[in-house]
Amino acid sequence: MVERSRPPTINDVANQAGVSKRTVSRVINRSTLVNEATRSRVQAVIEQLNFTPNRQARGLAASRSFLIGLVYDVPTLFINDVQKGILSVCGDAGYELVVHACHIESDHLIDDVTQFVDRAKLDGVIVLPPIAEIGDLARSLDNAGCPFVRFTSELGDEPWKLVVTNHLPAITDMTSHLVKLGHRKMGFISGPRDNISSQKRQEMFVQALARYDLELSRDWVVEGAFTYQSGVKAARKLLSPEYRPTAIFAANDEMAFGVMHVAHEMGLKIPDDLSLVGFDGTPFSSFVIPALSTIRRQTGEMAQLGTQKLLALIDEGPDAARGFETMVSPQYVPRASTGPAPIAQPISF
Amino acid sequence: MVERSRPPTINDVANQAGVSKRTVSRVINRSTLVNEATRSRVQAVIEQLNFTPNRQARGLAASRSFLIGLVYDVPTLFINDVQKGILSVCGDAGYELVVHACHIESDHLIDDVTQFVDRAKLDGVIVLPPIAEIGDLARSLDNAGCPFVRFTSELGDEPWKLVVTNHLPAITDMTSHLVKLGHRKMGFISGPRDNISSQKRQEMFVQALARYDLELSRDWVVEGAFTYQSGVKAARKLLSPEYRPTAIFAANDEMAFGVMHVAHEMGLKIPDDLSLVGFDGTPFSSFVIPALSTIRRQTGEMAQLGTQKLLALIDEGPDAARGFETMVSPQYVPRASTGPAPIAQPISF
DNA sequence: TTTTGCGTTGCCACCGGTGGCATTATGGTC
DNA sequence: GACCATAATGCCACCGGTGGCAACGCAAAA
Repeated sequence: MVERSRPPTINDVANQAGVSKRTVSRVINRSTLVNEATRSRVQAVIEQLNFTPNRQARGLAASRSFLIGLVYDVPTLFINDVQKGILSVCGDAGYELVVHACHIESDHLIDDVTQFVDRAKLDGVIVLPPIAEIGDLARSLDNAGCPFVRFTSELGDEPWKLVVTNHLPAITDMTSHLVKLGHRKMGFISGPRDNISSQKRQEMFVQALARYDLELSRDWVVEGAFTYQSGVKAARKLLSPEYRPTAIFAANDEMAFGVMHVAHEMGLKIPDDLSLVGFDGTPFSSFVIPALSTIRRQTGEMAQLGTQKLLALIDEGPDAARGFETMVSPQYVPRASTGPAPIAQPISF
Repeated sequence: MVERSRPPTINDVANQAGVSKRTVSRVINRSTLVNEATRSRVQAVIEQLNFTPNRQARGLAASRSFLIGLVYDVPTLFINDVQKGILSVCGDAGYELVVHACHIESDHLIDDVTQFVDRAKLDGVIVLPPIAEIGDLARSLDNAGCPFVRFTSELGDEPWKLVVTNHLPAITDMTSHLVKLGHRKMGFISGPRDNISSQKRQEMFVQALARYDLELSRDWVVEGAFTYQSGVKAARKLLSPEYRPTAIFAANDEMAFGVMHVAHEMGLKIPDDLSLVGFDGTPFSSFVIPALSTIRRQTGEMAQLGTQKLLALIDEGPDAARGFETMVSPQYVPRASTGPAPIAQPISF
C-alpha cells in the first residue's frame, strides 16, 4: 500500500468506510448514537489508515484545543515533578501541556496569564504557587470562564477549585519527633512574609507545638526568602551563641542548607549541637552531610489529582467544581540532621 | 462601547476598517503588498478591538500551529533553565511551548516523539540530551520534514541541525588549574558508557591532560550513572587508601556529591586530602561544604540560541539549516573543593 | 488613445473537523 | 396496516483564517 505524504483526514476514513464524515466524527468522539457494527467498521479503517483527527480543525469547529496550560513562577525541581505528574495524566486523555513562566512581581501578571490562555486557546490551566495564591488571578480566570485548578495550601473562603496541601499531619509528626528528642527551644525560618504556604507552615508548627504546651518564641522566628542566602542570613540571626534554639525548622530545604553552612562556620555540629529540618524533600536533601530531615511533598500525586480534576472541569463543565477540593498531605522524613537535644545548653533562661 | 463576549474575529476587523478580510490577513502577516495608509488604518482597528488572530484557524488554513515542542527525558534543573530560555525567545515570536517527557529506554521512543509532533501539529521541536544524541530519532524527524534542533556535545558527521556544547575550553581551564595546584594523579567518574556528553568530557579531559604530558590512568576512570548513588559507588572504588588520585573530576555535580559523602566517611578532607570538580553548575554545588568547583553550562544562552535557530528553520525553511551549527562553551568555576595537592601522598608509584 | 505593468485589493474555495437538523431505518403499539 | 417513538445516519453550513487568482487603479510606455 502506498503511504501518502499528507496525513489521512476524516474524509479519507469516511470514504474508505463507506459512511459520512459525520459518522466518523461521532466515532472519534465516542458518541453513543452509532451502531456498534458501524463503529467497529469505522474504527478498523481508522486504525488501518493510522488516522488521528487534526486538533486544529477540531478545535476550530468545536472551540476546544485539547491543550492545557501550566503557569508557574520560580523554576525549581518542584515544577519538574509537577510537569511529570500532569503529563502522565493528560497524555492518556489526548491533551498536550503548554507551559508558561511568569513573574509574580509583574504588574501585568493577570493580563499576562489571561492573554496566555487566550492566545493559546487553552481548554484549562493549572496554576502553581505562589501565583496560585493570588485571589484576583483566580477571579479573572473564573470570569473569563476558563477552567482552572490551583495548587495551594490555603483553603480560602472563595469557591474556587483547588488542590490543597494539608501541612498539619507532617508538621505534627516532625514536631513530635523533635519534642521526643528533648527539644524545647525551636526556631523557625519562614518564607517571604506574604507567602501563604510559608504562613501555613508556621501556623501548623505553632499548633503542633501547642499540643506540648510549647510556644514558638517571636525571637526565634526569622523571615527568609526561600533562598540559600536568605537561609544563611536567618541562621546568623538565630544562632547567636548566648541564646539560641536547639532545633530549627526551615520553611524549605534550600534555606536549611544555608543554616548548615552557618552551623559549620560556627563550629556547631548537626545534629549534636543543633537539629535541623527542612521542607520540600529535594533530592539534594538526602545528599548533604548529614542528610537533612525534611518534609516531602507528594508532588506527583498532587499534580495527577489536579489534572484529573481539571479535565473533569473541562468535560463536565463548572458544575464538576461544586464544592470540590482535594487534599494531599506531605510526609515527614526524619534523617540524620535531627538528633537528641544537647544536654548542656548555652544559657537557660 | 459594549464588550462582546466572543473575541473579535478577522471579519469584525475587516468590516470596521472597511476592507476585505484578505487585506486584514495581509496586515497580520506583515505582507508587503499592503498600502501604508491601509495598513495603519487596519492596525488601528486591530488595536481598538484588541483583536488577536485565532491560532487554530490560522493553523488550519496555513498548516502551522505556532507551537513548538520540547522533548526531554530526565527531569532535572537543567530542563528548567532550558525551558526558561526557550520561553523568553518564543514568547516574543508568538509561539507557545509544548512539553513532552519520554523515556530513553523505551522501545517506542521514536514513535512516541513523532506522534507527539504529529498530534500536537508542532511547527518544530527541540530535543535535549541524552535523547538528542539518538541519530535515528534525528533522521526520523528529518524524514518527516519536521524542523528541529538538538542540543548535544557531539558534532557528528550527519548534516543535522544542532547546538553543540564545546567542552574543551572549560575542561582545559579546569585541568590547568588542577595541574598548577600540583595535582598529577587525577581520576574521572564518567556517566553511562554510551552517553556521548560524558564521553566528550572524558575525551577533552584526556586532551587537556596531554598538554602537560599527563595521562588519565585506566585504573582511575570509573563508570557512573549520573546519580548520587553511582557517585558513591565510584568513589569507593577510586578512593582505596593505598593507591588513589589526589583529584577527581566527576562528569556531573550529583556524582561529585556522592564523592563528598564517601570522602567524609573515610575521613578525607576536601580539598586538603582530595580535590574535587563537578560538572553542571547546579545551584546546590555552591551550597555544599566545601563549595564544589564545577563547570557551569550556559544553559540559558544555549536554549535561546537553539530556539532562535529553530524559528529560523521554521520560517525560512530547511535552507536555513545549511551547515548551521552553533557553539556554546561552558565555564569553569573554581571554588573551595579544589586546593593544592597533598604533599605527603599515601604511596608514590 | 491604447497598451503594458505594477502595486493594491477583493472574491471565493478550502483547510478538517463539528453542530443542527432532516432523513431514513427499525420496532412497538393500537 | 397506519402511526409513532427512537435509533442511526447523512447533508450542509460554519468555525476563522489563508492561498490562488482575478480585478482594479493608475502611471509609464507605445
